[in-house]
Amino acid sequence: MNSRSGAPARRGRPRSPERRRAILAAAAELALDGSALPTVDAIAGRAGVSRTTIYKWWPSPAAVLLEGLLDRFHASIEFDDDLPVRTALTAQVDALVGLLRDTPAGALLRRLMAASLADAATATALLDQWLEPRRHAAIRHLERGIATGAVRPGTDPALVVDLLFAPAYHRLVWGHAPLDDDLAEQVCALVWPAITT
Amino acid sequence: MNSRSGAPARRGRPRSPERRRAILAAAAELALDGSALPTVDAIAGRAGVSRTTIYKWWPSPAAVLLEGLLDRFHASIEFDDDLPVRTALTAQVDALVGLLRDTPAGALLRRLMAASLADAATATALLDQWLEPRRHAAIRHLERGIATGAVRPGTDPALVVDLLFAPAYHRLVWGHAPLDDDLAEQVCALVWPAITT
Amino acid sequence: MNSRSGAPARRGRPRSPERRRAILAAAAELALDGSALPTVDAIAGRAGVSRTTIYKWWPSPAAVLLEGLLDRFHASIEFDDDLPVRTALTAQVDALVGLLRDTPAGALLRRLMAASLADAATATALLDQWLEPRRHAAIRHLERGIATGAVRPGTDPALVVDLLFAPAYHRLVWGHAPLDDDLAEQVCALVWPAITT
Amino acid sequence: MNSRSGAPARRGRPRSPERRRAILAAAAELALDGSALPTVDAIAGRAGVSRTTIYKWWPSPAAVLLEGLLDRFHASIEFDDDLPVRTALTAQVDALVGLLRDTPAGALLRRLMAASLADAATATALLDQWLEPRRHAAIRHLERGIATGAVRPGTDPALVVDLLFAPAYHRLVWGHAPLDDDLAEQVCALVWPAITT
DNA sequence: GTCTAAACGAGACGGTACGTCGTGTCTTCGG
DNA sequence: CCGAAGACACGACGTACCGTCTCGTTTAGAC
Repeated sequence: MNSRSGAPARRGRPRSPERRRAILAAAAELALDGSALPTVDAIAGRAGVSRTTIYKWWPSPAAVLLEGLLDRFHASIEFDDDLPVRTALTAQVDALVGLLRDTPAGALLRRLMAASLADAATATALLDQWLEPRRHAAIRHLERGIATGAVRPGTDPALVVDLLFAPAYHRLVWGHAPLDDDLAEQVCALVWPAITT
Repeated sequence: MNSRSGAPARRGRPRSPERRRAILAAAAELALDGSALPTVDAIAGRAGVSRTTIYKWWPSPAAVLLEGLLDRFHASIEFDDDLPVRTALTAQVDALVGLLRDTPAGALLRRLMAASLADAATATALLDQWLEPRRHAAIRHLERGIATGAVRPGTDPALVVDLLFAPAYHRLVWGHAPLDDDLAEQVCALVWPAITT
Repeated sequence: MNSRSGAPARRGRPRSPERRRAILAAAAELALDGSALPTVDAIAGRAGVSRTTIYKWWPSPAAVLLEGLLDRFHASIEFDDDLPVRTALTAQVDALVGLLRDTPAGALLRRLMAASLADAATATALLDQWLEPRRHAAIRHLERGIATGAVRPGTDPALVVDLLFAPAYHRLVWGHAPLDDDLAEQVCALVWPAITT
Repeated sequence: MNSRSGAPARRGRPRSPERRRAILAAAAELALDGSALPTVDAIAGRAGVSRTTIYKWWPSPAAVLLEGLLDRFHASIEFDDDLPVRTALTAQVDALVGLLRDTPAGALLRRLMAASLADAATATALLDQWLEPRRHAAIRHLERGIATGAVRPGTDPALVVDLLFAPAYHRLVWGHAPLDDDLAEQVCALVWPAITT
């Protein structure tokens, strides 16, 4: 009656933000000490919340985990358009490598990728909300490079971006080699000769 | 007088090879029309075999799937040492791309990678029996190139190999771009300038 | 305003009494046409209930059966203290014989005794909830008889009660002789001379 | 052609009596430390014999146990016909009480009665080979008593025998009271007045 | 001395039931 | 309307025995 805003006049008890945060935190903690996805039961128990509440707001533990991941690591995408293209791209790859190696994001992504490979909905969400924003930011840098002449015309930006980022994800997934400190720099060095004149 | 061979004088009823094959086939079929790993129950039902028989020989559906994968696609690794290094590597990458795109191996690997990300034993098996043989075959080619002078000294073969193969796996996993026909050729073209003088 | 009773303010969905009854009935029916204890699977199937529901409320099929038995045959214990001791005891034994011969209680008890002989928990439950109440009711009658002089002092009530009831159970278990109509009367007639003056 | 005995000219390897004994012993031992019937697997393992051998000669663990029981306790039935009837019967009941209380026979019988209550074949075997011989020996004593006038005419021997033996089995099965040393004597004392003039 | 049929050992196999865990839904009450 | 508590159906788990089977090996007696 009195809600003057454009919001659709919410009635009844409002959703508790504390519980939301508790659930996201609990899910992340459980995911980190257990190689599989946490169960809804476990998250509810750890967060001190009932199972029903989780089911009401998220379709699966993977969705909870993804929301938590994006909440904590939404940054690490945007970079200054004034930087030289190679510097900007190296910095992006390096930021990713650091994130995967030094923060919980790496482990969380592993769990989420596992869920993605078995569930289409999670796959779509993860692709749209995690990979694509980063891919397109990088592609935009390359297109800028082509426009300014710093990158050779005819270069396929999408392919180059895959070449730059894939090794980091590859090592995260397979674990056959470490995510070295200078991985970003070395990968860029291997690709650059081919895309500059 | 009897069993003269080196075989350790098998006692008891011998294992049925028909059933083994039926199980491998059933697992692969089920994996291909369902995005998640098949259950032991389902495999047993489809293969016309009892659950216990499966548990006796494999620790998990993932292990069944892996054995089936290796059985069917054990080739695709070895290449002629007389070929030029670039030709040989391009052929390897191309064989992988073709395998992932045109055969069930792609879908099977997706399921197995999902299992790997959640289960350490599967991860080890998959790494040791799938990725490492292919990685090392490629690394050997590069080392040959370094030895013959075709590849610049100081090149890190392991890193280069990751650069060559990672894009294919990356696209298989994320599905954000297709496994193009000329992917192998283009990837090699992007890396080659940096490792030749 | 609401729940004024001493009940501890029950929360959550209340237990379904229909299902409880369906389970008890299904277990009894299955026990009666099969010489062994029914399996949890079978009870669940017959009752149209899930296995987990049964496991939640009972530790074993024997416990289900016992609860059903007590539900249906809780009576048959109490008798009028004003009756002469011999009349009262004969009536008790006769009620037992009739129960074992003419109602499902006989068959159910056979199954439960089988379970008792193999499982201590069932044995305790069956002893406490079936035999002991009946034994002590009979013992009380005999003690009354001793007090009033109708039964000879020095008589061991526990032993006499065993003598009175054991033949019925003996024939139920071994099946070597029928539970005759006049078994109770004849047994009492055989014991009475020894405990009266 | 020359086998002169009635035996049907046995050919091939004869059955091993050592193994038979080892199986009987193993079954008895396992039955005594475990409240349920031993499994065929367990017996085979303990006896150092293959499962197949057991299945070849016995239909079930209960049959093994019964054969072992009869082997060890075949005596305890026959008594001197010259003894007074009451003395002879008291001795029989006392022998049973002692057997059930002081030897493994008690525990073995408990297991076998459990099996009997669930399996008709076992029930028949146990009744025919254990209970009936003992019952009839006792009945014969009573009939002798009736013939000689020591027992009152019109007495039902079968019922009296049940009265005498049932309490011992009753206490073995239910465990609600101990198998006292003087149980036999007291039971006979309670029955005797009614069957003598 | 062979020959041979049965006993025996080893182990694969199809079943059935077990008891547990996690899922997702539903029901009831309280804030 | 949010949330807690908990009942419930369902499906898969991995294990334990069951009883049957198919091999190969052993062995006492018949020839």
